[in-house]
Amino acid sequence: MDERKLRILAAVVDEYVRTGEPVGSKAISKLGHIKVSSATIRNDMAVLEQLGYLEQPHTSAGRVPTFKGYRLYIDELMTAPALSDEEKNKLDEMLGGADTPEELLIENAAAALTEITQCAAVVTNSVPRFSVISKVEVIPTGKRLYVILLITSNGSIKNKACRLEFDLSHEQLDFFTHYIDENLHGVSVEDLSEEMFDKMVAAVSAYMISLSPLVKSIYELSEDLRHQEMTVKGGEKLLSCDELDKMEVVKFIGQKHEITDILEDTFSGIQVKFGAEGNFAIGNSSMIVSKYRKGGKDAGSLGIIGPMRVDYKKIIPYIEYLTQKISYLMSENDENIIMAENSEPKP
Amino acid sequence: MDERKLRILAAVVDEYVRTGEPVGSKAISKLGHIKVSSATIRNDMAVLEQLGYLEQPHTSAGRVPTFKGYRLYIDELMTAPALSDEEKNKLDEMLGGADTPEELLIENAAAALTEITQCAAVVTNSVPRFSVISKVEVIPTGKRLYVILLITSNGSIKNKACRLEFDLSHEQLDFFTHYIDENLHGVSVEDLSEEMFDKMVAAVSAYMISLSPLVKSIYELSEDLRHQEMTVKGGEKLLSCDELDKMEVVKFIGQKHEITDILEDTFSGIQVKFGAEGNFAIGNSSMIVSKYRKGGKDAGSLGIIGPMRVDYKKIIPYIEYLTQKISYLMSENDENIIMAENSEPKP
DNA sequence: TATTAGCACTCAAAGAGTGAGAGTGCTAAA
DNA sequence: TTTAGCACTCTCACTCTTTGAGTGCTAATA
Repeated sequence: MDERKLRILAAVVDEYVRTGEPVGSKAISKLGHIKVSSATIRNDMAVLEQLGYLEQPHTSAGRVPTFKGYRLYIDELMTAPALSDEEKNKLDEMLGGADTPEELLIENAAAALTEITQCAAVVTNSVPRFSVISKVEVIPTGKRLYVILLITSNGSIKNKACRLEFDLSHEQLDFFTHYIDENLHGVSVEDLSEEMFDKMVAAVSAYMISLSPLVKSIYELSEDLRHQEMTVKGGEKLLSCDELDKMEVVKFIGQKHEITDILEDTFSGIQVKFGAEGNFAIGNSSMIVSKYRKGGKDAGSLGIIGPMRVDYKKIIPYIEYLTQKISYLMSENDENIIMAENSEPKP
Repeated sequence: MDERKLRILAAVVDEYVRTGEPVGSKAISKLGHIKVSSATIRNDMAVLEQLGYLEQPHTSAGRVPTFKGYRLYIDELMTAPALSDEEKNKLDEMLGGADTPEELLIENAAAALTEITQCAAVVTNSVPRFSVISKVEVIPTGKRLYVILLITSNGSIKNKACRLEFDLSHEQLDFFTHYIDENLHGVSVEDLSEEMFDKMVAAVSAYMISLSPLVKSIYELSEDLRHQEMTVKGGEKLLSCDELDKMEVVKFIGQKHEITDILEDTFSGIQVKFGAEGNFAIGNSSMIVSKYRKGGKDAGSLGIIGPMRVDYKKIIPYIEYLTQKISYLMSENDENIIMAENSEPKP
């Protein structure tokens, strides 16, 4: 596999990404930066096709990269230009500063990606999993009606209403809050288990049977935090891509997505997976994701889904920058929160 | 306009809804329940076309109802069968019981409608507007970090994090919570105004300047409640309707929708509006909505958007039943909450 | 007078044939 | 090893034709 062939492959990908039309040998030679005749290019392209990097929609059409071709291009051939300061500033602005709650940070990043790339953004909600419970409050709000508030160290707040059989006295509520705090404060969300809650239900019921629905509600809230899911934002952008099957797209964005292996992968750089490889159910698409980290640990993933014919050169630097920036911001936030935990303002 | 013509119109609508193809005179006569020859039907259909109830896609095709035709059909000709007990039970189950929070009730109704009708559901979020503020809490959760919790009488809970310049002492927090409670408890969400908050900011700042961001956050939360919007759920269902323009649909479901005149209309039964009449921007579509009430007052709307060729006979009873049930459930909830407000469990 | 049968007419959709154009693969020469 | 040349293939856009459904009109009928 000589260097010229690689350059031809790169040129085919670039041209195809630019125009969306199958590219022929003549088109490549006209580009000027490969100084051999179209016939030579033709021969090389035939070889590239045999090797599985290119394919022809039909005999007399130009060539289109296969996903193997894209893969080689992305891993070896492409040189992505660095973002300009202007672009970085724009991203910083869209993302929000260090005091942005983490969930919002991710949401903003997704919004930025959909706007810039005109593709769908994918994000995982796995951050809360790596946080600890910093507060559980039970607030009476009506007859036999209580709101449970669960706050974690990463700043996410969940609430849920809970109706009891009887009203609680001040003392009962105090007992309960105290008990819960003792058992849950500082516990990592990841470590929460059903058994743990079962024990708590038992303990609490011994004191007063009608408290157990509260524990159950807290459990349900905590499940929200533990629940891992990949969410797709701006999926409608994919509908204007005519290389994607509309039905597949609609089905895909309507589904709930369990975190796939892709996003669980230990490798931490940019990852590109193709629908064609069987990773997910949109035939002609590719998913470009990268992980962000928090306090030295993987915390979640972020990226886009678009057509396979997507401007990798342009998009990858954006995703890289965003995940780096998010990692940085989250680790900063983290410090604040750790400090805060050592000095609770209210005893 | 004799009775036979009306029956023919009804038959055309029914057939067109069933098959999706323009319906010809022969097809009608074959149905059997209009006992004249196709030639007679042909003549009548020509009259119906002149009157604007039917139209021909092209000369040698059958006829299709115009929106004027649909209107007449819906208002005068259609006889919608009542729901079976089985169907009612299914809806009840999907909706949830009397202790379901109102927002969830609406969400469930929307989900039920999309599932049953395979159309997009539309709902308004206007319920919270008609509720009063029942509780505002400020909860310290970290260094200079506070969570504000806003609870309304209809059971909706909003929270927001707020970072201050300094930490608050116990007394300061008490002062603030007390002050806010005095000023906001029992105030109708509709009556909240920016001026009100401006005054509160002024008063609070006099005590301690750094409290004002808290007031501001509460204001932002209250805006969430007051903000009226029509939301579309399951919009992707419309993409599989080939009579709708995909671009229009995508645009429509991507937009934020201010509450339209349709939903503000004083009339309280089922309402059907057509995109073709200029009410909203999906050409060949119709919106079927009905209002639900709470404690005797209109509280919001609920319905579907689908192709004009939609099974009105089937869908309208569903929407009617849901809005009635929701009105009933909300009024029941309301009683509980009013009772609860007169006897706060925690002093 | 209202209804019906019959027939010519219209039009869209589907199919068949055609030419242009783009691109290829192969061969032979440089 | 590269290139020029050429025959070949296949799609796309276009046109022409056929088919069939459905109409409108007219004249006969109840």
